[in-house]
Amino acid sequence: MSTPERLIESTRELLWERGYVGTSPKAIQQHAGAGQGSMYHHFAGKPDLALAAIRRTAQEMRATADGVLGGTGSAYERIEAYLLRERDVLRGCPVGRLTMDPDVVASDELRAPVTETLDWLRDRIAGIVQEGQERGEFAATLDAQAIAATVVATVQGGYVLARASASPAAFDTGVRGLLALLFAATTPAP
Amino acid sequence: MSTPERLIESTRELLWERGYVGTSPKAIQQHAGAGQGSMYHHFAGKPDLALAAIRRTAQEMRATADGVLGGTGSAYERIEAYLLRERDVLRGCPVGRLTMDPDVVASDELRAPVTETLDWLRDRIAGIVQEGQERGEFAATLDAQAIAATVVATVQGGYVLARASASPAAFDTGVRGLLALLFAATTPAP
DNA sequence: GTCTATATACAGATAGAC
DNA sequence: GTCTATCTGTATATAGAC
Repeated sequence: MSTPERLIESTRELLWERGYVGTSPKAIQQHAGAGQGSMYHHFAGKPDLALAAIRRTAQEMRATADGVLGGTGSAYERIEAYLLRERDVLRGCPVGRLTMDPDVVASDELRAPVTETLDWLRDRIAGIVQEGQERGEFAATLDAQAIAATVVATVQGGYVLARASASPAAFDTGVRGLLALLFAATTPAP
Repeated sequence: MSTPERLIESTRELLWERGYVGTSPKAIQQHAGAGQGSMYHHFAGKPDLALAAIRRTAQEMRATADGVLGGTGSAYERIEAYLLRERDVLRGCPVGRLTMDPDVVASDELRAPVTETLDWLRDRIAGIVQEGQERGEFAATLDAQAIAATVVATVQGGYVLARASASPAAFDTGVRGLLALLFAATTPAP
């Protein structure tokens, strides 16, 4: 891997683990096996490098989610597949965790990929819920956008619960509760 | 307010806003209007002060939640009251945000109040769901612990969505979706 | 209890040699 | 492109005077 590549990948790792505020240029250089001068040759500074890392992480999360949500099956099944997909639960969401980073939230540029990704995810899920409603699978009275927001929030909050208890179980339990509620909102096939 | 009090309160504010990693002793001193020597006279250092602050914040959150959850009304209504209670949504949860702080999670002492508070909250809500089931208000097939985890996760994740979009609307939308699903899981009064 | 002085290390770069 | 030197400021304290 080229040096800029290693720097971006290292930054992604460290941002995920320690956040923007907790990640120093020095730590990035050491993780990437690159020198000081090398890093500043390829990137203008910490914010520039972080932007590249955040954009890539956001892009990757989007692709992963799209892959699962675009699968086959009923609306319920596709949302279920998304909720049950394999996750590194205790590491948290590499995109969502950035919303708790004051310096990321304070910067329009750094926050933009986070905003866009979570907005996209919500809309993507809302589309599936709506599809399910058109097919008579979900009750037509539901607000697709609201259900989608609940789904995304449960995932993001599930990470919080899991990290608080230092165990992935809490994430799974929250997801199980949501799936039970969602299933109860499906209408039996005619 | 006494100097130790001002130091604790300042630390609470800064932990809420910038997290543990992003909060320096110097910033605390300035916010509290206390000198360097003064702070180190009353507290052993940053972790000691943070522990006092986190404990108090956790205690306060518990008291607030208990006040709302212990109100009158049906199980659904009490959970609804908790979900709709006034919140400083864009600031996030002062307890939950600590789970994204690497230094807090790495310390058993600092993490303990976070773990305990979220565990307590989950159990408290599970008790209410179960009560609702015993009264025939909620379907008996639901897993009370799972529903409680979903409720807490939706709130914690709602903060993430709100901060990502820099607007409290996403929090409200997620809560609305959850309430719709919960309501659909109630059985009509006989 | 509070203040000032001092100390070591790290944060986040810039400059210029190679 | 990469390296080393250098720089200013901050992080997180400790020591001792008042």
